[in-house]
Amino acid sequence: MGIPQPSLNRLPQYHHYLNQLKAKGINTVSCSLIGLDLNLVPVQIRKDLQYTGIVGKPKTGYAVAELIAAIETFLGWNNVQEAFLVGAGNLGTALLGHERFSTFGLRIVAAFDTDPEKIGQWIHGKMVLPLEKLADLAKRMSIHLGIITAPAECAQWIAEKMVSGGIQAIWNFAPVRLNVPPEIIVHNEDLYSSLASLSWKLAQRFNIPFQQDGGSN
Amino acid sequence: MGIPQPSLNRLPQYHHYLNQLKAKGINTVSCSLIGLDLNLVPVQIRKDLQYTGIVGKPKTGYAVAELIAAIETFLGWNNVQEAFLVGAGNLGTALLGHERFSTFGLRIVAAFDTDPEKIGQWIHGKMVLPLEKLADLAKRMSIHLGIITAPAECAQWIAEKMVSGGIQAIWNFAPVRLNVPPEIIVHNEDLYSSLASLSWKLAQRFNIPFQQDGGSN
DNA sequence: CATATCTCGATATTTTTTTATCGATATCCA
DNA sequence: TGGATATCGATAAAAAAATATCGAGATATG
Ligand SMILES: NC(=O)c1ccc[n+]([C@@H]2O[C@H](COP(=O)([O-])OP(=O)(O)OC[C@H]3O[C@@H](n4cnc5c(N)ncnc54)[C@H](O)[C@@H]3O)[C@@H](O)[C@H]2O)c1
Ligand SMILES: NC(=O)c1ccc[n+]([C@@H]2O[C@H](COP(=O)([O-])OP(=O)(O)OC[C@H]3O[C@@H](n4cnc5c(N)ncnc54)[C@H](O)[C@@H]3O)[C@@H](O)[C@H]2O)c1
Repeated sequence: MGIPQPSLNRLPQYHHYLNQLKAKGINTVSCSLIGLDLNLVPVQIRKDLQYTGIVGKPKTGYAVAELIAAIETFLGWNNVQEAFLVGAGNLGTALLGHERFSTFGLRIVAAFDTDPEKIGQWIHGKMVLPLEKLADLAKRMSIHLGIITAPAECAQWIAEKMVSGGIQAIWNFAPVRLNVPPEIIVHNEDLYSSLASLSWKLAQRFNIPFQQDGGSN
Repeated sequence: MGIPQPSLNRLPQYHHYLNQLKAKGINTVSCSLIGLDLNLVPVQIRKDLQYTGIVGKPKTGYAVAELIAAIETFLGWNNVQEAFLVGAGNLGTALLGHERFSTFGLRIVAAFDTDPEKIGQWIHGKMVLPLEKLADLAKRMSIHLGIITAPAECAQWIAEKMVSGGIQAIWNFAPVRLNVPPEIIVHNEDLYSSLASLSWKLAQRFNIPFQQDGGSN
């Protein structure tokens, strides 16, 4: 990995922030300013941005437009990835309807499900197809990205179908660790993990654990 | 912070895995086994689990049921947190409909929106209320957790309303960093960050970058 | 035109997190 | 019963990430 995972995760934040600046007509920015607004230390931002290959000017900072372009290029958001989504339920529907993904190089082209009631429906302009067709279609359409928003129980099985269809990367919203060949990129989006942090911190606060844990943060 | 953030994030994974074991009738487990299934090294798991205060037995491992209970207690999933959700759109609807959150100590009790068409509707058994009522109701009902699934532009404004209503923790799905008093816990669920990692790795694979930058990994 | 100041980029240090090592102990099996 | 073995818990080492420091170059100001 050429870039630390945390840096990679911060890049979209910068991207969003920079777009706000651009919208305001600001066209040059320094790490100190970003840090002030985003609550990060300037050195960290500088390091993160260096991975994109952009260079700044002392005293001035970076050109906003160039920086945005550099991040987009670095993240591969310029060449759109087409994706299949499996599990046209609550969450799947939300993702299907999210236009803004296209800004980030993602276009969901079709949904798949096993529920006969769902199959054949159109959701947010995308057709729901029977799961059996996935592998074949993925191959024919050269789809490389799969999104899993089906129940945890079926996730492994779906992943295998995806792999057999030549899919290379899986964005998995089901709370299971998928067992796939090592060359397949899997990214688990575990909402329960986030929730866990949150509820722990909140519980911590209300329990008033003997000693207010330094109260540092 | 008494526990590393990454450990905190892994606990729900263990929880989910342990429940699967329990369902299979397995009632004792070792870190080696967990590690095998979850693709983690046993030492790390042992360390993570130690934060929950549970103790295992040499040679045997841990009692599954006890471990599950320990994690739940540690994460505060026993005393249910009631929450308000703001932004009854695509994503908000998905979250409102997700029954399983209750297993993790989260109960969304009401939704709020500014859209007159949404207000008054029932979504997955929860009423959509006008945003103006949020602060007042939060105070009266002692709600401590707020979920933001509204557009990024309004997120800051919504956060302020939440804070004024006495809400202590915010689960923010909008891609902006919220500016709130330091004592407020904010957890940003940035789906674009995840997507960024994924698309970077995928782009990396297809670009076959003319191996500057070491290209080591 | 000189000087003060700001910010970059590189390098060094500190902190955090992951991984390795090792003795102690519970269980299994001969 | 006694030895082999697996696994825990604690401590140590290594790796990764965050933060600090500093010289150099750009810009503004007097
Ligand atoms: N909705 C949320 O807020 C939320 C939050 C966190 C995690 N998740 C996870 O996301 C996943 C989906 O959640 P949801 O709320 O959308 O569930 P859902 O029940 O609304 O949707 C699941 C969909 O998957 C389909 N499905 C079932 N078995 C299938 C199979 N074998 N192959 C293909 N499709 C199949 C169902 O027909 C349904 O359309 C779950 O794993 C859930 O744990 C959801
Ligand atoms: N849907 C997704 O898959 C997805 C993915 C990533 C991020 N997000 C983020 O989640 C948020 C919501 O996404 P969505 O797809 O549900 O959008 P959406 O447009 O479907 O829903 C937004 C909802 O917020 C309401 N709203 C607008 N202004 C409001 C205000 N001032 N106060 C209260 N409510 C207000 C709207 O009436 C609407 O019901 C956005 O910030 C989006 O960037 C969504």
